[in-house]
Amino acid sequence: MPRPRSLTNPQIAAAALRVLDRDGLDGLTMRAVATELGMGTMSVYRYVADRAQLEALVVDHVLAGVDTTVPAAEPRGRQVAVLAERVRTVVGAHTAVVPLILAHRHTSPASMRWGDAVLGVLADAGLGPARRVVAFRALLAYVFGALQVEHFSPLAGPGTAALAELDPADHPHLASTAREAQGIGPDEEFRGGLEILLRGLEL
Amino acid sequence: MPRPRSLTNPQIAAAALRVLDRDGLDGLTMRAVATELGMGTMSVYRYVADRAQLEALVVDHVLAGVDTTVPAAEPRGRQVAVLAERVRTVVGAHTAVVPLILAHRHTSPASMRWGDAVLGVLADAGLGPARRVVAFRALLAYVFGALQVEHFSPLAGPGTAALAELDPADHPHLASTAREAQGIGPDEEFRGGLEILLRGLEL
DNA sequence: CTCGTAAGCGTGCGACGTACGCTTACGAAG
DNA sequence: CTTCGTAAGCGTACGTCGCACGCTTACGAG
Repeated sequence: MPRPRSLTNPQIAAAALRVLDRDGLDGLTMRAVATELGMGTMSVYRYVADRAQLEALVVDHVLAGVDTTVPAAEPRGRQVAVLAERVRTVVGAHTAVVPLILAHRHTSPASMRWGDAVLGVLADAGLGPARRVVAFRALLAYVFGALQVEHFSPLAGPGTAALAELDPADHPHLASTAREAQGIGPDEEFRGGLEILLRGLEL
Repeated sequence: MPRPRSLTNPQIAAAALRVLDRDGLDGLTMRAVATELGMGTMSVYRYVADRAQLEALVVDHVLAGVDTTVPAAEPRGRQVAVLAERVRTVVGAHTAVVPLILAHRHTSPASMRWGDAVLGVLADAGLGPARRVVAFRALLAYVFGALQVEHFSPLAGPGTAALAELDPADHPHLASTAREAQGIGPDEEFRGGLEILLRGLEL
């Protein structure tokens, strides 16, 4: 009966994501999102309760881009690996959301769908309930931890270079290993770590 | 010759940590820290360049509490596990710093000492440079990822309870596994995940 | 055409980080 | 004991943030 809504949640999330990609996390303000939407600042509050909910919307929007269908022909280990790598690919296209993801992951429906898919594979693999919980949370910790580590201190970045220049007397192993590290790409790093975890899971 | 400094870095970090423990991350403001130190707000800027540096100071102060000596009598796997568990114990006593740690970990001397110790064990275990890099970063991702996951959505918390109430038709595996999950304590969870990773490392 | 409802927004408030420049305490030099 | 250069310490002020509040306005059912 009254005036209809002009915006959907995905439209708001997409606008916020555009701001995030363009101006970074610091640039993500209610005012900037409103401008991106062509509205006044306070109009955004017709659609979200507060900034936290806006962030949650963005996180869910990004994670909704993850394909959660399980590749049936693959062995269990590969199925889990594929699901994990899809998250990384999607998030990698919007690196500024990384810090927001862990804060809001647990309220995101898309994240739950992904979790359900992963747990399904673990169940099919024959893991009992208790082992499934631990394995799933370990996977969660690794995937989102790796995203953060890669975001804040990429192997190819200046942090590693600085480590390489360290006095070997103070940090013998760190200095020498850092020199080796710059030759390893982010894909290789993520997959390598994932392989270790999956081997430990014995899938 | 001029007026001497009245504060050391550890004193500032300790004051900020007290604020953080008492009022949480939102309560950590330059004004609050200044009050805690019994000074005017702007006086704090004689000791830190900006808020980011204050945060870095806190992170390093917390991580400095981690004992990085390697227990010589233990097997390699246990040595790594002990180093990882010490981080978790120390950080667990100040849960509000968790979000700050990943952002500033790579600028912290204490963190570097810890990294050097871990890499030393990995080298002693006979891992070549490339494998060492991947193993180390995987460990980093797991340890700090697990801290964040535990902080934002603890297994015993309301998030898991909410998952357990989910419609099993939508999320069959998530719903049933969540019911199992509440019986698992944080220690068991962290160690279980760590065991998986270490088994994959074949130390 | 009327009118109830909610969309949209202008203004304003309190809190934040911090730039700037003044005042003041210290301790070495005389 | 006095002087004085230096940096400690701080008061004020600015721009920006999230957001509370209440007004205006567009819509669509009757």
